[in-house]
This record gives sequence, C-alpha cells and structure tokens, in this order.
Amino acid sequence: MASLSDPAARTAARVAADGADAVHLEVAVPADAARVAVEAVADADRGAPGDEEPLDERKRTILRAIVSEYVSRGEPVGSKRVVEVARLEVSAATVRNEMSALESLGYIAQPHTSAGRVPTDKGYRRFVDDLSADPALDGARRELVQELLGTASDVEDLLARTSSVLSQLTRLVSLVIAPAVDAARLKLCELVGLSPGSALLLLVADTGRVEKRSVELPAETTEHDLDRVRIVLSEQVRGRRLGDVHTTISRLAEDAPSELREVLRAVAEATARELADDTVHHVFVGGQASLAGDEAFEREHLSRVLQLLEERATLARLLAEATADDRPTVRIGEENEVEDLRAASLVAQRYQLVTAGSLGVLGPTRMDYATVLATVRAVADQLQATLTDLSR
Amino acid sequence: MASLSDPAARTAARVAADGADAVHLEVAVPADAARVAVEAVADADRGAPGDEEPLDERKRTILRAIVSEYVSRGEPVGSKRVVEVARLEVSAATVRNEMSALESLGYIAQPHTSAGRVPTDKGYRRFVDDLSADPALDGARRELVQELLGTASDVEDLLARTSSVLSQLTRLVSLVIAPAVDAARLKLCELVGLSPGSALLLLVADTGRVEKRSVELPAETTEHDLDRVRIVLSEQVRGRRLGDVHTTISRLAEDAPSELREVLRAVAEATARELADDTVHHVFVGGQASLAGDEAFEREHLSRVLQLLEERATLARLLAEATADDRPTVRIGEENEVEDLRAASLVAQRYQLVTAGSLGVLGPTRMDYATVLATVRAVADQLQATLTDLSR
DNA sequence: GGCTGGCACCCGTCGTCCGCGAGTGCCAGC
DNA sequence: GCTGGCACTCGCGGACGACGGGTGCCAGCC
Repeated sequence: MASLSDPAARTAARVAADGADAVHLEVAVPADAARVAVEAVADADRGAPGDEEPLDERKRTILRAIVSEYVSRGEPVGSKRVVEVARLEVSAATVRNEMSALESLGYIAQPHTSAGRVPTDKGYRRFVDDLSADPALDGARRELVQELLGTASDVEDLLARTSSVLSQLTRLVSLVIAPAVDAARLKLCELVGLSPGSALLLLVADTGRVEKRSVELPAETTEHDLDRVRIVLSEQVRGRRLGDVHTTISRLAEDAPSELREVLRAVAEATARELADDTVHHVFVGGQASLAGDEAFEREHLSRVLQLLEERATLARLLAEATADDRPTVRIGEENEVEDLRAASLVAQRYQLVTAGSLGVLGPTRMDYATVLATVRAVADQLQATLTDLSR
Repeated sequence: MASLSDPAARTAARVAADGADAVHLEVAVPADAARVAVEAVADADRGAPGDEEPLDERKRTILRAIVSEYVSRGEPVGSKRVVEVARLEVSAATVRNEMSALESLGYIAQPHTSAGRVPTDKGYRRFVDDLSADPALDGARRELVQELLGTASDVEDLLARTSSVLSQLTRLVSLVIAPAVDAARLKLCELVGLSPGSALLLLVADTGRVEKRSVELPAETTEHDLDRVRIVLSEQVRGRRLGDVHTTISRLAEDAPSELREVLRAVAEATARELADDTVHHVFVGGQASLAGDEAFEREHLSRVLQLLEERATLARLLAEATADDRPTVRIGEENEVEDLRAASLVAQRYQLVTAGSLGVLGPTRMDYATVLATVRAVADQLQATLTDLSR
C-alpha cells in the first residue's frame, strides 16, 4: 500500500472510488456558443490574434463537429459522420463542399487523399476561440476538486495534491509551479551550525515555504560569532520581503564588526543563490505516464518530451511565460516555441497568492479542450481560494 | 538556458563535453572470471541461490558471448556469430549443440523456431553471477564520477546530482533514496507561527536535512505560549535522535502546564507524521526518458512503469527491500515481485551515512550488467565518501 | 567419443499484388 | 444553392512467394 502521504496514491483512490473517470466529454459545446471567450495567445510570428476569417454558422458547426469527433474517436472524420453528429439538415455532399472550403482555409486537413479530415492546429485554435465564454466543469468533478483541494495545512502539500488532481482529472501531464517567494515576508531567518566551517541557512516565509542552503563559513568562525550573527539576523531581517533580504544582509555585512563581516557576506550570498533557483525546487509534475499511452508521440519524440519534463528550470520558465495575464492560456501545437512540444498543447492558468504562480496541463494537441479548460480553471480557482483561506 | 542549479542540465553538459557517453561496453568481461561475486537474491519461489548446475568452461563462454552480443546488438544471436565474437576454435555446428544444451537448461531461448538465441532471465542471472568479483569502472568514468560528486555542501543537492549522474552514465532510470533520518541528531527544533491557529514545525538534523510540517494549534494559543513551547523544545530535544523526538515531546506534553499541553501534543503528533512519510519526500528519480526509447517496453507497459515511478512510497520500499546488505544487488526480470517490473532489472546498492540509504538503476533486462554494476558501485562508493567527508 | 561439414527444413521478414471500402471531387439536375 | 450519383483515389489488410538466417540431424572423420 502506498503511504497516505503520497498525494498521487490518495487521489487515485478517491477518483476511482468516485467513478468520475468514467465521465467523458461531459462539457457540452453549445451550438450557439458566444464568440472568442478565451483569446488566442498573441504570437508574433502568427500574426495578431483576432485575424480570423469570418466563418458562417454552418462552417463553424462543421468544424466543431470535426474537432470533437476527432478528439473523442481519434480517427479522421468524413462528411457522412459530420452530418450525423452535427445533426445537420443537409446532405453529405453539401458538407463535403463546406469541408473542402474549410480545408483550403487551413482549418482541417486530410492525412492522405481520400481519408476523412483531421483538425489542423489552426482548426483547434479556432475551435478553442469559439468556445463558450465559460465552459463550466460538471458538478461531480467540481465537487471532487473542492473536496480534494478545499483544505490544506501546508502549501507544499497542497500544490503536490493539486498536481495530482489535475493529472488524474485530465489524464494529461500536470504542471504546477509555486508562486515566487520574493514578495513573501520573512518569518524566520536562522543559521544552524552543522560542523566547523559550515552552517545551514534557513529562511521561512509567511507562506510557510522553507528555503534552505548550506553556507561555507570562514574557518576561524567561532560558535560565539555564529550566535551574534544569529541575533543580528533575527533582529534585522525578520518581516522583510524575501526579495529584499539579500540587500539587507549585504548592508549589515558592511556595518558589522570585521569578525562577522565574512560570515554575513556568506549568508547574503547564500540567500541570493537560494532565491535565484528557488523556482527549480518548486515545480510539481504529475501524470507523465499518460504521455506514454498516447499515440501522438512516437518513441523518440516521447523520450525527448519526458526529458524536457525533467528540466525543471525550463519547465518553470515555459509555464510562467505562458501565463502572462489572468485568463487561461492555450498554446496549441506549432504555437509552442519549444521544438519538442510542436505536437503538444499546453493549457495553463495563473493563480495568485502573494505573487502569481501558475498551473496547467500538457498533452497531445488532440485533447478535449473544453473539458480541460474547465478543469484547469476550476482547479486554479479552487487552489487560489484554498491558499487565500490558508493565509487568512 | 537551464539554470545552473538544475543538476540534470549541469551533468548533461559535463558528460557531453567529456565525450564519455561514446564509451560503450568498456568493462571487459574476463574469460576466466572468478565465480559468484554478486550473489543471487534469495528468492523463496525460485529455489535457494547457488543451486546452479555446473557449466563447463565452453558453455560458460558461449553464454557470455550470447549475453553480451545480445545486449549490445539487440538481435537474437546465432551460432555463427557466437563463434566469431567468442573466438572459439570450434565450428558453428559444435556451438549449435552446446546452445541446444544451454537452451534445455533454460539459459537461453529462441523467440521463434529458427531464429538466434536470446538470454532468458536465468541466463542473465548466471551471467551476472559469473562476473568477475570486481568489475571496475574505466578510468574516464571513474574520474567523472569523482569530479561530479566529489564535493558537496548540501546533502539534498548531492543526492539530486547523484541521481542525475547515475542516469546519465547508465542511460537508465536512476533511483536514489536518502538515508532515514531516525538516527540523526536534532540540531534545531523550531516552531514558527504562521497565523493564529497554525504554526510550522521545523526539524533540522545534523545531516543538514530539514523536515517541516504544519501544526494546527488550539485556537486559544497565544504568542506567549508559543514562545514558552519554543524554549522547552529547544532545551529538551536538541541533540536527541530524531527517532526519539516524538516520544520525548509526548512526555514533555504530559508534564507541561495545561495551557501548553495541547500545543505540545500537536507538535508531537506532527513530528511522528513527518517522520513516518519522511522517505516519500526524499526519493530522487532521474532519466525516465530512457525508458521511452527502449523497445522492451511497449506503450501500455511503459505507461504503467512510469506510473510506478511516480509512486514515491512504493519506490522507496522497493529499493530499501532490495538492498538488505552491503553488496550490490541485481534483480532480474521475474525476480522482481512487482508485476510491472517483470521485464525490467534493478541494480542497486546501499550506502551508509548515519543509517543506510540506497541507490540504483532500473532498466530493461537487456542491460549491460557489467558496466552498470561497476557504475552503481562506483557511484555508491563516491557518494558515501563525499557524505562522510561532508559530515566530517 | 567428440567434432565437423553438409543438408533439409523451418519460419519470420519483406516486397508485391489485389480486393475492399471509406471518402472524396465533380457534375448534372432539381 | 442543394442534392444524388458516379468515377476515382488511396490506405489497409490479407494472400502469396522469394529470400535468408538459423536450426537440428546425420554421416563421416580424427
């Protein structure tokens, strides 16, 4: 049995018990969907967002049908099937004409002559832009999210659970990065001597985050010196913003008696370093297994994507970049700048604590955007609520 | 660019620069290898270890040739090729007779009639048992290991780097678990009030490990109460073994004035919980991407193995079980009890700090056991040396 | 008795071919 | 502008056969 403290295991049990994973495509795509709710990412080399050709209602319906049908079945969809699933009152031949038009507009493509059509990245993009303003998550899942993420005593643990919930609900790779600590207030700054010549610097933020870093001390540092530094630190830096701590300590070093100067300098440097690669330690990735099952990535490619997921720094940057504003972001296929993600889509959203963190999922372009968007949004909202609650 | 603090990125750069990844099968398998260096795992349903039929020299040579040829080429190997690579002075027909014998002994098998032979799990096992007592790592790699893991200021960081080095050198999945903290001495026990009603418990071990856990406090707890608890804690538990801290604090709670009792009880409980799922937070996994490239795991299977790798608790137990004594352990295919690992092999070794931690790699049964064993051993030795050095 | 070359045989792989069917584009007609 | 009809395209899957690597067996040699 997996320990109870293993977030993945816990969530798995819960999700399975709930039977919620049987739900599929529950987020209906209303036929008369309001336009352009989730906006296209402004992407320099793709032209300004909103430069979409006007599509008449029928074409939009057909595109919608092709996308959702392809997403759920995974096979190219032909004119006949479009007529069926879209409940169109016209013949297949008419639909063929429309499809031919959609193809020359670049929204769909045929894998080979005389096969059904498949959405292109542009087609998915249009589909997403045409989604209703607020694809809501169905009740069962919404409750599940609330139940699993509604309470927390520990930010770290909450974020780990969030990642787990996200990947289990979407069956995609989940990514969660913690908010930068810079703006948080320092609650504790402690120096623990481990051995002569080295100590451990502890920084505790009011968000409950703990940063640690070992510090090399000048050989001649005495236990007494350390005590004095400790006092200086706890008096001078407590309550400050973590982003300022480095400067503060550096200044303290200048004014300090010479025997403490080097120690304080070392501490200042350790602080700076720790904050610099702070994000690296706080990226949560879950559900990588889902990638393996997906036909969209063949072995070689899969391997490179997995590798990318191991590079936390890159990942953090990627996700942060993608979530520049408060709206959910969708990056589809080619819209991703990273070469290895050209066959993948990223759906991400920011959440706020003191500063912003972000979360999202990564999967094949052939994903159920409506449900995924709804899920990401619901999880982000719940996370934010719980975090706010947590910090009172 | 990946941040410098990203161990994977750093090692990758280093390994590539060194050109060491071009090295392949450098660990020669001496023809007159001493017997049974690495012993078979005692596995109840497999019969006692050491129950190996005596094999004459030629059969052993042939088996060895088949294993190493199959490992490096990946294709079933026929009698003709065996003659070539093993430099045998007999004809292919003779070898065929020997191979037929090896097959009926269960060491090798044919994927289908009239194909070359492939080692069975039993064949690999025999090969491993027949390895020379001390397959040494070649000089270049040994130096690389020493350079990359020779120094450290921080155990956490060192272990992360170890995992990275292991996976890069072997191109397999690396697993590293930190030693249990139970035996370590407590250097600092601090309680940081985060908000009314909750605080963060910090435990710092002399190994530099930091454990944290949030504690729910009774609503009526005052800041003053917290100060008193803090003093009690720092006076009473500092220097004790972490494994004993729970008991100590529980006792303190009983003797404490009533207004502090509940607080101390909460702290005691938090301590117990934290230590209980301590290992879960300290499992390092690297190189998962390598699994994706391997033909041995088809998609469905691959996905389950990746999932297994996300369950840190299971993983920790698995690795701990496998490294019961100080010798390197090899678990080949069927020898693994976990169903999903029946096509995989685990090569692991313990290392000691205050108590034992373990490390190892996981990959397809078709792996280069000699090199992998040498690498795991070298890395474990280096890790231990650096850790010892670190704690002076 | 053990080793050998020779030989018949097995069977997976690969390329070719062919029929089927899904899907298309186009067209004439309503 | 929509429709049914029709010819066409092309991928897929099964059948077939040549090829070749590898085997087991056997008669003969040392």
